[in-house]
Amino acid sequence: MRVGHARFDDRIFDETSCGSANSTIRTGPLTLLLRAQKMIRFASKQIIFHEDDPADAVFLFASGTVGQYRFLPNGRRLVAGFLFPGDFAGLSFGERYSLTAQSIAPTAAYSLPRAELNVLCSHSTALQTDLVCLLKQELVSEREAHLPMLHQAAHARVARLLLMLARRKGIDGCNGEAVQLTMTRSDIADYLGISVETVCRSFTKLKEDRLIASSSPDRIWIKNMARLSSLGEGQE
Amino acid sequence: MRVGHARFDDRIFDETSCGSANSTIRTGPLTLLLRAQKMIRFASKQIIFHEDDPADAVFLFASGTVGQYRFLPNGRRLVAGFLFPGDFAGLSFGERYSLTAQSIAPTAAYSLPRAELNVLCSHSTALQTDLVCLLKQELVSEREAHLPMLHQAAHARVARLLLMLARRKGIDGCNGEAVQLTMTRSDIADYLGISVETVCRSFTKLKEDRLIASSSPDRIWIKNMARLSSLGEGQE
DNA sequence: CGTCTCATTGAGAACAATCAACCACGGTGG
DNA sequence: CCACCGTGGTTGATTGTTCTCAATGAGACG
Repeated sequence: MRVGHARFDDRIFDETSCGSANSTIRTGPLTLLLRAQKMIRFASKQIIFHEDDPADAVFLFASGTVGQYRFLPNGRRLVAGFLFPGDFAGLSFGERYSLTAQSIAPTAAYSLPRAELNVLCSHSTALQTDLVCLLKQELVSEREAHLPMLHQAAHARVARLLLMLARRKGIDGCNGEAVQLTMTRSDIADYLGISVETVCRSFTKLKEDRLIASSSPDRIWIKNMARLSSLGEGQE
Repeated sequence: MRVGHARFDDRIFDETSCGSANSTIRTGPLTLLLRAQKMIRFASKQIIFHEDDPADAVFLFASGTVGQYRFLPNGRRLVAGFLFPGDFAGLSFGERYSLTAQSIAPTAAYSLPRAELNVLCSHSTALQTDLVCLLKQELVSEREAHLPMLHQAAHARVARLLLMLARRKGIDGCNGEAVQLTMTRSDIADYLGISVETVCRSFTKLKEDRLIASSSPDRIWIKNMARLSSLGEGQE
């Protein structure tokens, strides 16, 4: 895969402590707890946990990219979302994982057994409060990500994904930084709910319209943030 | 509107204590706490809380139907979901509501100031655990509701909504009970992310194919649960 | 009895899926 | 070394689906 750079930095991008803003370092009790655990490394395309397996661990990712997905009875794959450094996985599941998590690029993660987390939570109000915050955040970002897409055309969905990725990396489109797409067109299609071909055509269209530029399929420069935003946010 | 029947019963339909199953009475601490609060009644089409207002109360609905929505910049309305007796609202918001809640039918709700809830939570592990459970549930059901729809055709989305409503009412399609649609075609369209016309055509198609029957637009009988399920779940 | 809102249907245009071909690249094995 | 294969990306042609615009019907309500 288009990997090899395994960027491992210590900065952790996530929402602020419990509020809203982005690309800030999270330092809640749960983050600190997880970062004290031992780290596991995954090569690309490895399964981190599998749907229907007992949900016996939670994860905090330190580097790499992870996709969470499941399958429709007809065989179509639904990608629920992508996880980046600073994101948690496993917090919201019940007895069993309801999604499969797979590394898309080489990934490092802190992991904590769920049983331990439960014990710690029952003794620490701070930890439990932090957990509530994280769940709320996850719920909000889930809503922000999926709801609007249900009402948007293909081009707009692609624009929205690019904006999300850019925001995560703190890219505003003014400086020369590129958005690195660690996932394949197929991953993107299964996330956006459109076909691979339509994803391609959308990228081509965005390039033609000079909203973005790219040297290779996985490096995208945002050339016109204003128009890309208004497309992605649903202005048009 | 198609109102006037204001069915007010005391039964509360919701997921089990913290697990998964449906149409069971919830008796968690939070539910009990809310049910001890004073009840507010809303006529149809009243705003219960408004997007961007300070989120200073949580609600447990006892009767009626509520729609939660917000608007895209282009003016399209996104209906995030419908709330029924036994459902909570307001648990997942931060400082401000991120959705507007409006009664679709005459509605009764127990309400508790958020500040009070916070105090109570900080003194009761049971309450906080229950809150975590509810948030997890909300997250799971949000995912179950919206993710697959992103990948489904219009007919399947309508089928999915009918299945969801039937499940909420404990209707399995064998006995003669009808699904009562308290929301308008427009509400449904804005929830499913399709146009009103397509919603109509889907209902017509489902009737032609004898998956459902109806005497009036708001009363639907499920005639072939097997086929409706396989359509809604994404078998085809 | 007009006027609303909501629901339904039709016709045409716009959109996205599918099927099919092709290119670029990175192995791998002869 | 190079032919071969597999994967991922892109583009074209065709088909099917959905949207939009427009008209009409059915009730509710003043």
